Amino acid sequence: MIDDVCQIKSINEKAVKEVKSKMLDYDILIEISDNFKMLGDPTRIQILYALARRELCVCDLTAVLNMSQSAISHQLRLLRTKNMVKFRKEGKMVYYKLADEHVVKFMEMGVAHATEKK
Amino acid sequence: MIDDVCQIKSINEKAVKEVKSKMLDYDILIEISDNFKMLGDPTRIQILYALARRELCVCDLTAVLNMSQSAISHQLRLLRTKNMVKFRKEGKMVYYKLADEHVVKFMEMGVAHATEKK
DNA sequence: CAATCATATGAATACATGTTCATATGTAAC
DNA sequence: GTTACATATGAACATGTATTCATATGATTG
Repeated sequence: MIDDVCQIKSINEKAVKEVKSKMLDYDILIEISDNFKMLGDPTRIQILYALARRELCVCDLTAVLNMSQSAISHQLRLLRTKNMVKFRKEGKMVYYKLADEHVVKFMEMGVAHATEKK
Repeated sequence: MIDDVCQIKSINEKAVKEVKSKMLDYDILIEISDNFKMLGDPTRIQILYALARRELCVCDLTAVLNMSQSAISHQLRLLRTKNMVKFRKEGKMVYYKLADEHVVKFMEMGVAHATEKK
């Protein structure tokens, strides 16, 4: 049964049924879009891109991005909650690096696609 | 020269200089994050996921997603401006499909990563 | 233990974004 | 040409989000 959304009468019911039956589960859907959303901000891309080169502490990142410590820390927190970065403490300092190869792959793909398009 | 951002004194200048010199150009940076941002919404993911299966018209999409025609059309417009979908008109109807293999690849990767994580 | 430094975080603010509502455009049917 | 239908779009609204500011936490140094 197709819900009555607006007054459209010419729906291809067969195609819709087929496609609809294979749509993503809600949890997976949210997981996917949340992951992409995390990559959908220039500041976070820069952080991840920098960390893809080497492990860096928060203060290094502020210097690389030329942004406030607070802004960087807030973004790092988001990246942490989405398991995109790992960190270790060393005295006062906290060193961050990419969580795993997936993040690297996503970054590479994004960069490749964006640069190639030129 | 590293800009004086907050009062941090223990910056690893060498590392910062090295990483900073290899950061992304502004245009590329924005291109990358804009592309990911386009994928960072559940509605758009669903639209792209549906179109990955087969070409569909707007009315079919409203039925598949069970959302208003207006909401779908607005999202399709965004996807069009970012060259993620193509369309063709046939009478009153407008049929959409994915623009190219890149979009498919991104989707596959997102799905794979999200499902595997379980 | 007082001062300093590196980092984290809550609150406030400004801006971006997704959906709805109303309406416009364009095509087909009568 | 009038009516109905498929799609597009501007404006309004509500919600999200990125940064700043102020401040807290936690570790080191003198």
